[in-house]
Amino acid sequence: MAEKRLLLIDGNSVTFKAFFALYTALGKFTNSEGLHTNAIYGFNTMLETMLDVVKPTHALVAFDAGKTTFRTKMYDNYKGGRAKTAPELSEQFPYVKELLAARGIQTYELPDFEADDIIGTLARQAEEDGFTTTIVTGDRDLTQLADEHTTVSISKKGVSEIEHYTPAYVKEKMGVTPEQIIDIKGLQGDNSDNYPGVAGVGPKRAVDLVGKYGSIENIYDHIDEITAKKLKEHLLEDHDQALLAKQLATIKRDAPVAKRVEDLVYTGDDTDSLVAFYQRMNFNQFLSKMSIDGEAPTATPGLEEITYTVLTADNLQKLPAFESGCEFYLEMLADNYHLADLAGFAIGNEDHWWVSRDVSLLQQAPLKTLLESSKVAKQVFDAKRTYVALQRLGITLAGVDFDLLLSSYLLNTYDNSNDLGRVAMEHGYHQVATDEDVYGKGAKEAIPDDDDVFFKHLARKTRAIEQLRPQLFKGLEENEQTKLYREIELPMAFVLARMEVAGITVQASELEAMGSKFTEQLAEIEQTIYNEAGEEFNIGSPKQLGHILFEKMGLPVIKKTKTGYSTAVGVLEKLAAEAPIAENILRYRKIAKIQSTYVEGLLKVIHPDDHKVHTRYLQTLTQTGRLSSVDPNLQNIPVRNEEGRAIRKAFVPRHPDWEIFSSDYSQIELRVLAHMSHDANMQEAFREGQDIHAATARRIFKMGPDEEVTPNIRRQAKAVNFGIVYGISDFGLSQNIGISRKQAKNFIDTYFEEYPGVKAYTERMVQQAHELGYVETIAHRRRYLPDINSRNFNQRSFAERTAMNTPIQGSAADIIKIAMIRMEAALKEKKLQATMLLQVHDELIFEAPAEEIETLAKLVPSVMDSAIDLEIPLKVESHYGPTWYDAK
DNA sequence: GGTTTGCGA
DNA sequence: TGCATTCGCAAACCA
Repeated sequence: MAEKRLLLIDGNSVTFKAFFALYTALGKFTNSEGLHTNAIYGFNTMLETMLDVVKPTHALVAFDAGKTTFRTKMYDNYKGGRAKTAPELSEQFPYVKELLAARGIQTYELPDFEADDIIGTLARQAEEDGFTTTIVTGDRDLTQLADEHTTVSISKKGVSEIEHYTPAYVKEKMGVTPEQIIDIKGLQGDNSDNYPGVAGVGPKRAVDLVGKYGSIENIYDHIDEITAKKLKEHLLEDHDQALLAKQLATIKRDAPVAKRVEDLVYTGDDTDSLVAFYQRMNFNQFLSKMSIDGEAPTATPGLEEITYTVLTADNLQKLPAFESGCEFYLEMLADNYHLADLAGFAIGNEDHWWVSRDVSLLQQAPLKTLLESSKVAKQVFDAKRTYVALQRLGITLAGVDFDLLLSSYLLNTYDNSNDLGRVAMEHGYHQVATDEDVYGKGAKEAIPDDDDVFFKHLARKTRAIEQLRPQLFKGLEENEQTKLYREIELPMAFVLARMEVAGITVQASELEAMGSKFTEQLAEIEQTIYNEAGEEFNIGSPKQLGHILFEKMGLPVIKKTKTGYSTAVGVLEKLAAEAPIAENILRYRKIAKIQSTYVEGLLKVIHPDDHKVHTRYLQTLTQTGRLSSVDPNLQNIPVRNEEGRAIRKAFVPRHPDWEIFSSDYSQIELRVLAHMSHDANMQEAFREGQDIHAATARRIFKMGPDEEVTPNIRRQAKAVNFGIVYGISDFGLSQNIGISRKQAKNFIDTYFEEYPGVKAYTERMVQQAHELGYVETIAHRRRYLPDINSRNFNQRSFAERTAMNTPIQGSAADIIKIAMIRMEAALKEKKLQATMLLQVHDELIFEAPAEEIETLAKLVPSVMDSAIDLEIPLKVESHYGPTWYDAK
């Protein structure tokens, strides 16, 4: 007869463990319905492992039936004083049971008994019936059930780590046999189940006593042999308690369980239900695992069929006119759409899809006409990416109405994956695979050679765009974000696209000259450092540097990192006073940074044909609504120190006699704060055109009208202003400006007294985040803050700071976006040659013929400061010169 | 791939 | 008690 293997799982205990093991990731584990899924996910991870290891023929998951059991009848306070189960956890239990049903595993609960007792009873039956049994739980107490044919597997801190208790292992680990565990608990009691044992007996003494006498009963039979006076007293005193505790700890082996082991046959996964369940939970990992394990013909299981027509030069003319609009998707593997190979495309609507690998078809009628027509509404995924890529084919995309990526991001900034399949899933749509599933990842990533696989994927993507459009538009409407989408973000995509395509000219020769100078300097400093250290080492390695400074040279350790000594700027500056090597390392670092990141980094990305760099602005990435810039990042070109700033000399206009023109908002975030908070005092300072940091200094330092605001005082006030915007703590502020924590607290308190509207604003935002779960900018950009109710202090505090900061930073982002859209229109309307090239958060950079500078100097600030009507004026400053360096 | 460092608003 | 100012990108090192 084949071996019979039984898997018994303590459902409550394992779900609990899984929940807390993945607690820090709670925010990441929510499905599109808002359900938390971390415990379900963790449970399934454990289950996969156990199914793999045990290969059960029979299985059951036992749950607790309710709070009251025969144990609470024996002892009122059993499991008393436990904190209420978090709602994020309780909501998951029904789904764990649903999961188990789909996996072909029975569940069972029994009124008045705990899951333990069900397991104990069935394990005994199984023993009699000749099963090999594996029990899975997070609770060590169950190790009392370990015997020759029964192993107890305890999931440790994570759910993936599992410890297997055989009787021998119990003995080794706990010092007693499995049967004696109840005696240990009788003596020791159980804090978490809230019952006492014998006073003064902890784990060590309990093991000693049980080891010597075998059981509680035998201890009392030989009580006179116990010489330790106090111990004997306690034992006698708590005799009843010890017996009760032992009883409580004893798992029932004869509970009235209505199941027979033979009936617990493990039937295996019900593929359809399991696929549907995984889809609903957004468990993509498990889904793709199924497709590998199973024999499903498509890459992802559960996909509906789709048909398509391959477009060729011959049937091109038969394409419909798509008067009511169409979906369009252009495929590229690489991120960088300025350079990526165009792999193919799909177009169509209403379940008629045309596909091809040959993108040159797009350059012919009727496709080109269609794409360029503003009359034909196009629905896409990532309008900017599509626009730039088409531009490379000489096609200027127009008429985009729906952008799945962009609208998804506006609805929830977390739903911003560049993978269409992933985004679709976030919205509960599962009829399209992810790119990773179809194209693979890492070195194996490739467009499939198999036409059918590739074309079906393209068609499904295009269909997903069509299917999701009504739902996302409805969402935008409900969130009052239609205007944000139509008037800001969608037009912004095309403005950015044109800026990216325009690019900015960078003079390689200038960078190369700087580079050779830096190389020389670095070699020189390097030698000095080696001399000071007495040996050669890698200065760029924090590990080696730490060894030299703090071990070899014995300098004082100021700060530590997770992995060793910190050698950050602040630390080295403190060391500089006593060790000249620190000064040299600082200088080395500064130059090495400029050299590697900016000189060499920029040289790598200058386009050989047009001598320009073409960044990509990520429009759907940040949580606040700001843009970010990559490949290269043009939003962090040095400016604060002179050596770094020199990099900007390489950024020049595309024609020799043109200029670089730049305008930036002055104090935009504080102005937004003054507006949103309606704070009278802060508004007054801005209306009167005061220096806001000086004005703040006067207030928080209670200075008289004639007292002079020194640079140092102003610097401190400036730090407080920034701190307020970022939601600072007294500790943070004290660190930042080198004052005591008490002083810092004083500053903040005074600040809030002087600007009471600001105080009320911060409280209002935190309050709103608690009530609604999100905060908003002026243009209704929304950021959800799931951690705002976290019991974890850090997470909650972070969410609270974010609640204050996001509306400010995000509204500033709204404003400059509006300005950019109007700016492009104004340049066109005035028929200027000037071109908008860059955005650096509060600054716009243009190139223009010298003769247009005068016009720009009026036009740009006027467009920027009128972008929005605030309770206080916006202020814009402009500069220009032959290079970006000179536009200051 | 994670950590440390440093550049910007 | 803890922890300790927001949003980003890129390079080098190291496992």
